[in-house]
Amino acid sequence: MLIGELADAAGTSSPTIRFYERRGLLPEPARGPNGYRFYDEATRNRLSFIRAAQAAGLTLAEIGGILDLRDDGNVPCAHVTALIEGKLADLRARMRDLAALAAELEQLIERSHRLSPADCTEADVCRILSATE
Amino acid sequence: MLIGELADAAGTSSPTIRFYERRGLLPEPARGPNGYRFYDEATRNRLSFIRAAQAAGLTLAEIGGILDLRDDGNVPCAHVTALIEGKLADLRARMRDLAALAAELEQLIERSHRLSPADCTEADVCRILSATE
DNA sequence: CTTGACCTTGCACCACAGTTCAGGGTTTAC
DNA sequence: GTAAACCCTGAACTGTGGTGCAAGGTCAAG
Repeated sequence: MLIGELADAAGTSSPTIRFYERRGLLPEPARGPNGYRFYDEATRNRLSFIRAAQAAGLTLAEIGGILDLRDDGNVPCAHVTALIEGKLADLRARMRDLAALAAELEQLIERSHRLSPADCTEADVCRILSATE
Repeated sequence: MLIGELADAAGTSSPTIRFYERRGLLPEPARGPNGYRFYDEATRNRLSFIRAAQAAGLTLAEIGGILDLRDDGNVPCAHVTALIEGKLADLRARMRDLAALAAELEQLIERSHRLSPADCTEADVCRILSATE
């Protein structure tokens, strides 16, 4: 199929497919006599793998690593599992950070109710944010 | 004080201060006869406000909005409170998204324990990520 | 024969918050 | 007098995942 058909089939766009090709995520496809790229089903599978992996939070670089393993004839299961476990750890850390920030923001909102605009002095930009309690 | 001294005092760097100036977050400072920037305490306060606001998750554009209000002689309290409330809502939404993704990743990890590498077929890149259950 | 829809290439651009570099001038200490 | 440490400007680069544009080639329908 042509690049546009592949894009429609995979729910992406032609420029994105060319971008993946430049990135090394997709192999150089066969070409017709007019220079048009021509794809088979294997590439469609590869594309849907990429989308699934992105949905799991993997970066294109990490996805490329998995694909390279696969292309070298290895079974990437262990690598994939390790990556996902790493992502999960990152995620939990980020959730902790966000929770801490949310708690801070709640404090700031609470403070904003206690402070009256009259407390704003010339010296400060905004007491809500910069007051040292 | 000179830009490097201000940077040290505020816990940032000289290029960052110049960058803020170009961005309009800091006013153009006085200059010595050699062209060196010269700062007073007010700029130090402004810088520490910027850092506090960044710690609250505000972008430089939002911080610039607050500073502009202040520079026009307004009291930005209400604006700041609205901004913070918006950030808190964003934060909660992001935390929900992350929690959903974490749940998905846990499922993937669980699946990776059920799947054996032998299940990897040629057709797929990796059954852990792309299996349609 | 022309119009429209597709394809090709390469390059520039988006947000975000800076950092780094190149190519100079100045000031301070020894 | 010279070396280190500071300052100046403007421009390019960082990472992430693409998107958009210009300028052209190709193919099918009417």
